[in-house]
Amino acid sequence: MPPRKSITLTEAELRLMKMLWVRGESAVSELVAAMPEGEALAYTSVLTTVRILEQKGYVRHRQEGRAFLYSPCVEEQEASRSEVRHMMQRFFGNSRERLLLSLLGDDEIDPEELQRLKEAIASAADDLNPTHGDDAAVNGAPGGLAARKVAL
Amino acid sequence: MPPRKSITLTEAELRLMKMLWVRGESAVSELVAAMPEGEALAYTSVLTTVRILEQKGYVRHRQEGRAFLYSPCVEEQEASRSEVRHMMQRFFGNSRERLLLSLLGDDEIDPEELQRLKEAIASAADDLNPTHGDDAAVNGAPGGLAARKVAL
DNA sequence: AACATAGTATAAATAAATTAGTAGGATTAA
DNA sequence: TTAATCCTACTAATTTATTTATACTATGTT
Repeated sequence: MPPRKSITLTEAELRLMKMLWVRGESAVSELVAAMPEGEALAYTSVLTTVRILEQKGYVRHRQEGRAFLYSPCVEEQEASRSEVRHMMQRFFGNSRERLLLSLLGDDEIDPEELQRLKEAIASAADDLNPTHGDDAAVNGAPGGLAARKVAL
Repeated sequence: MPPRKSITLTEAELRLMKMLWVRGESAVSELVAAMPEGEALAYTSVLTTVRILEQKGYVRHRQEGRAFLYSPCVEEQEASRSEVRHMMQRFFGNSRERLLLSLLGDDEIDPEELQRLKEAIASAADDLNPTHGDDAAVNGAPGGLAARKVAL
């Protein structure tokens, strides 16, 4: 059985999403023009990828004159969280705690940063209001994203 | 330019690595036999993947009689951390703090778990001894893994 | 109206990822 | 010694991911 279609963002897809998150609604030609120096892409390359993103539910488009304007319909924060959940499943038995401890236990972390993280956690934990939905709390796979799209 | 060879663990690769982390040194036939019910694989399929893993530096082999015995040469913890670093680069501008806040800010988290996480962080932060190497602190890409291989 | 221009749609080419079939070599069994 | 068995090596088929060329369509210009 060959590889399944990726549910998360691939490299080319993420590159485009980052541009859309920064620029907001954009025509394909604008995305092409906004490509960073040295990694220019053909118009049709961008078009193909942005259409895949639309199939995946990450962007939508509306017509303005004869051009399509694409805009993200999944926020960067939500896409990032989907990605975190995905890797939490793959590598940490779906345990936030294990992921978190791995993050803090990294050898390459220096003491000052660790201190900053502790402070950030302390203040963040207070701000977070525990209003959470009761549906589909465990998955985090494609369903997690789809369910969220409705909520947006 | 077509997709670049993946530096992180693909699905089939991770599946095998998990078995090797649990079982330790194993012959290909043993891995085939140990495959979970319903996702059996042909001998050659496992062989191909484990050879890719060897190319990537995740496993090594020695000869025992006429069979090759494969054993992991990257620990699960280290592979997981490489993966975390990779996604930290892709989605969080290489900032541990941003990843951590995203993790704690997830809507689907419930108050009790948040409390558990805070406690885990508090105790973990004390235990972590700040003895960190001074080399290659920023990368986390393929180099991060390669550099670690030497240290193991 | 003829022509250039700008945009989308379709098709295709390349490489990676996954799975497996077949061939060949060595060891064991009859 | 011949046959069966077990293992690796090579080859291949399929799908996804990435990129682009070509064709087609509509708008605007001369």
